[in-house]
Amino acid sequence: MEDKSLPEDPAQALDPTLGDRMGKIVRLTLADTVYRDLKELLLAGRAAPGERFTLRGLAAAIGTSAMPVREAVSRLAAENALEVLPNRAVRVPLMSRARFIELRLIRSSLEGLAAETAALNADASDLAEINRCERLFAAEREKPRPDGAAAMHFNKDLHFALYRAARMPILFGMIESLWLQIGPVLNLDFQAGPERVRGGEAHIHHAALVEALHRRDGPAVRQALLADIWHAGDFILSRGILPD
Amino acid sequence: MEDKSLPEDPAQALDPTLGDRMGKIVRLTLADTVYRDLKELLLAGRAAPGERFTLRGLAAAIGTSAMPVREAVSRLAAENALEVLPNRAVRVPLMSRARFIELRLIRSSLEGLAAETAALNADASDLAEINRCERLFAAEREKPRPDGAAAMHFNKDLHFALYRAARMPILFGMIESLWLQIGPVLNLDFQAGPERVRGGEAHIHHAALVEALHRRDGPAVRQALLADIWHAGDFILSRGILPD
DNA sequence: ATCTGTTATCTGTGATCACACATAGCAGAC
DNA sequence: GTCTGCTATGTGTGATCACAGATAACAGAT
Repeated sequence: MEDKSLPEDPAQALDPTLGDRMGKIVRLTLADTVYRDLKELLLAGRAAPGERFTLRGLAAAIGTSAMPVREAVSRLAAENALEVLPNRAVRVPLMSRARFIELRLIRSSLEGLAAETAALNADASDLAEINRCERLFAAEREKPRPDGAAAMHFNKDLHFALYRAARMPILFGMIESLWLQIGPVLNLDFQAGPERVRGGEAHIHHAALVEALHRRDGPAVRQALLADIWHAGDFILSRGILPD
Repeated sequence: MEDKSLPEDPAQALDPTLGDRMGKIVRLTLADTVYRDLKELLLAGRAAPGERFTLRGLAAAIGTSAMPVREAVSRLAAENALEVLPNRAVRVPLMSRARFIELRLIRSSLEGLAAETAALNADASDLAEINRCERLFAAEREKPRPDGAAAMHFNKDLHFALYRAARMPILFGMIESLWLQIGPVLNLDFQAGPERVRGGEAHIHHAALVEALHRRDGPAVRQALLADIWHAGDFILSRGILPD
């Protein structure tokens, strides 16, 4: 029987220090750029659910041909971040109550796992970054006129710093994909105005999370995160703006 | 303030029964076909980790131009089912031990959720289908010369019938994406020969799972599934064929 | 014989074009 | 005024081409 071992990565350079000494050239394609831009658009909640896109329109907006846009859009569609209708039209997916509730359940499972793992694997710099985001969010809330968009941004940074600390790259990508899907409705959330930030209890869960993280108490970190996810979801559901 | 409600789906046909009486025309593009074919290739484990593909090669094999292949490949790359190297070459991702272990953790979380939910939502036809798959797998194992590939197929059908019963479409898609990633190594698993099917304890976990499912005992279903996933993972890890 | 620099071929990327389908706008009939 | 059918425009899909970078084969030097 022939060798069953899996193929190895290609051989490295002769001088191993050489690669470290000069920054690698990252050639990124136009499709990558468009992909990243659209991703940012969705994550920041600057695209409303149901909004339609045309390939030529996007291409013109970015200043390229339709080709890179096609590739970027099909990638996003594969992640459920965009939707291609049977008519072949492409739009930001609608968010029904059922879909939102399912996403919240999946997020609890995956982000809970990431949070608990982060409690084990976070190093000093991870903790510092998480602390920084937590303080920024809390500070924004304390302001006389809190900026909803800014708070939402700090909230996202806090969550992703936590998930990054778990050092599970595949899991991180999957969570990012989930946030891509809820991005368009988070938009509606902070449009609710400053009282959302002021009145919410997110800062309480954040504080509990950070505290448990420093104690390296995985289950407690997970618990605090789940409370955060669940409460934010309840707020959106209670607003009654999701169809179905 | 303007209307905050989300856009609705387009209006339906005037005669609501008409749509039901004539099977809808599904126009599927070449890109969809290529996507489905490549997916099947990976899921069935007929592609080895590290194997390289060229767009033109795939296009010639299927009898189309490179264009639909490009779209299919970029979709699969977005799901981590394929990998584009910095050289822009596309290959089946390598499976390191770390990656395998991370995937097993994520699978436990997601498939555990699906299993527990299925216990609540499964209807009679779901149960029947799951029973059928379980019997087929057990029967294959009892044979004097069990067919590893066939057993693996029944195993997959059993798992997916269970996950489908949870009625969580997004979760189902994510699990499918995970299986797409482990498909290439499952191949190596059943290549281990009939003793893998015979000696394994998969049938025990399957039986426990089905039994718990009929009792609608969600936690028990999850527990049986986790045992199945964990044990199969241990077997592959113990073979020592995964690099890193 | 081994290594290095060159050249030829191949591969992915992106632009452009042709085609089929979908949609919207408009005119005519009732 | 409302409905039906046609027409014009727009859109996604897929093929083809040009180009830059990568890979591999090869020749010359040491």
